[in-house]
Amino acid sequence: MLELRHLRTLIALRDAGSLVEAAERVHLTQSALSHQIKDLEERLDNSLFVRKTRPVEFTRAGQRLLTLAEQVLPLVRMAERDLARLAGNEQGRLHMAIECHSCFQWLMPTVDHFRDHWPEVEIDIPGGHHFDPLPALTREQLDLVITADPQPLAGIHYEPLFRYEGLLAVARQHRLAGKPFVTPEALAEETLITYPVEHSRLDVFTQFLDPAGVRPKELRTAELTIMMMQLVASGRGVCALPNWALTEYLERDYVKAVALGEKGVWSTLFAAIREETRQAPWMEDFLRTARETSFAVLEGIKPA
Amino acid sequence: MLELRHLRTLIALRDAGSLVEAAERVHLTQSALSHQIKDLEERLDNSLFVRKTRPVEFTRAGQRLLTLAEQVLPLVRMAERDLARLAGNEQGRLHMAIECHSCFQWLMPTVDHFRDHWPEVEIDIPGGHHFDPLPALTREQLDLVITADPQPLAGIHYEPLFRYEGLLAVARQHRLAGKPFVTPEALAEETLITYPVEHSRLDVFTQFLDPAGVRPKELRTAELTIMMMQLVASGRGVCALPNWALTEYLERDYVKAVALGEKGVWSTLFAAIREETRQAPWMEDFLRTARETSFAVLEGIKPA
DNA sequence: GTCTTGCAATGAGTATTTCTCATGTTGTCG
DNA sequence: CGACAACATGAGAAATACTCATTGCAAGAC
Repeated sequence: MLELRHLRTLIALRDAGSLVEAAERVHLTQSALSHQIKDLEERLDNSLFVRKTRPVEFTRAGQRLLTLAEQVLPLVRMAERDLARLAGNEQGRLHMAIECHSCFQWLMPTVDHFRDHWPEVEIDIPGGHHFDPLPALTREQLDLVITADPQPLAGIHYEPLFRYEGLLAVARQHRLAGKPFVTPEALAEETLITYPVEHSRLDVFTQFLDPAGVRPKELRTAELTIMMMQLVASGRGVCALPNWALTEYLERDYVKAVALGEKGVWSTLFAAIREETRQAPWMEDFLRTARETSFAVLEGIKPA
Repeated sequence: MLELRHLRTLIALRDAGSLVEAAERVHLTQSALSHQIKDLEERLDNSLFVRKTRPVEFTRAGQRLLTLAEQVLPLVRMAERDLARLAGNEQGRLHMAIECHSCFQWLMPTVDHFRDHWPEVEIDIPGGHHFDPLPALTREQLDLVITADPQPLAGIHYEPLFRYEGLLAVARQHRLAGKPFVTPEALAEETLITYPVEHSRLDVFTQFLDPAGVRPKELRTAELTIMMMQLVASGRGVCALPNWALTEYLERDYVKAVALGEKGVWSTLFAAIREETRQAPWMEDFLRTARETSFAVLEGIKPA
């Protein structure tokens, strides 16, 4: 018998494009999904998708179920929210810290959406932490931390949000523009523009320059992405940013982007939360919304 | 996590009015439903219905879930039909026989509804069987038999449809009209009108007169309910019919109805089908539709 | 070609869930 | 008060859903 579980799986599969990643999203193994879908296919006497393609391609039957899922799951979520409200479970706090500076871009729509649905949950993004946010999570001073650097901590769960690539933004006429990638050494000749935060929190140092023992010729900081872009475009330096933070500037041909190293510098962004808050309906909702809006932002960019 | 199973249970519970009967409808035990709902209530931190009332009364949370179920389940059923069609599973045959003569009244709307949704299934109600229909079911000459008298037969499944009461219809000015019930002996003075079928297929004989060793003064037959009603109304005799076959005449005050004996004569109507056809999507759909339309016909009558 | 890599399938075993059975409790009606 | 009907509950059985470990398979690299 068809169950909501199956619909959730199919949606995850469509969004993810592969069983492996879909499994991650629904917190199961690839094997579990393989079995689950196989069972379903046998019961329905219909294959649901073609596995050989990337991303997977759905058959007519698969598409029909996806349509159903799109109709049904939002209704179910609405009902669950209403029930949580009825149960008086809506009180909650959501104080968050963001290690990745440019995350505000997709975080804001998420927070807006969230505020509409969970008016009773108190949302706060306290500015300018100078302390390490992860311990503050354990101490219950914070409830959610967006980080690319998960450290194993008792009682803390890291929920992967999405993968992204760090890119080097350079002026259009820059000598590196058009190259397939840059070497760390090439950056020794450049002025590097960063957010005004510790270097240990910047991938370009931890994953790219430091391992090669290279320092840029010069360093300067800027508070906002748009300011960085102006400096870069006018040839006053280069800067490393996540791919999704750059798209709008690349589309307008304002700057050019080059990969960092042959394989690129990839990171996964995580939401760190306390185990206890993981089950809370509003937290689940927040994480799902975060993932969804981040995909919307990433649209057109190969996510991983 | 909420699943369709829960929604199906709640709908069954609302339609049935009690856990015991709801359990029957979803083919589970009362215990299973009790556990299932209890788990759900705990997870949602909400009670869903008040058990002490008859029929059960739903709380706000329960009502919210019922609303969800009403939105979602029809969509799911439509999708399942589409999938069955895609799988090419739609071929099927549905030849039926009806032991209970007056069942045509609710069977016809069911068949109409069904024909719309399963155009590929061949429906037939062959007339005038003189043979015993249940063996014909085993022999695959028939696919469904409506009967009030289930006999244990290998490979045959009896699906309960609903309970009904056999009533005695008498003229308005008849000496028995207005009595709370009649005794078998009282019928010894009457002309009894029946359908022209064997007495062994008439509840009024098998359950009422035969056990008391009583025979009516006179017997006559009529093919159609409306003809019986005319004879009864003009005082030419009395006749025993299911409560739901009488309602329209009772409402128009055409005849009066009296219970047969102190406790009344109650029967359950079953759909007899072969085990193998039980899982077929069109069969499941047919049975559900049959139950639903029979409830519509019974509306306003206490079903059991 | 073959090596490597990444995804999916499979089989066996385990864990969890979801039932049933047997029994206890509660409320209702005569 | 006793009988009955409906629901609850605990324990164990059955079904199911999952994980782990491994294999198969295809595409790209060398």
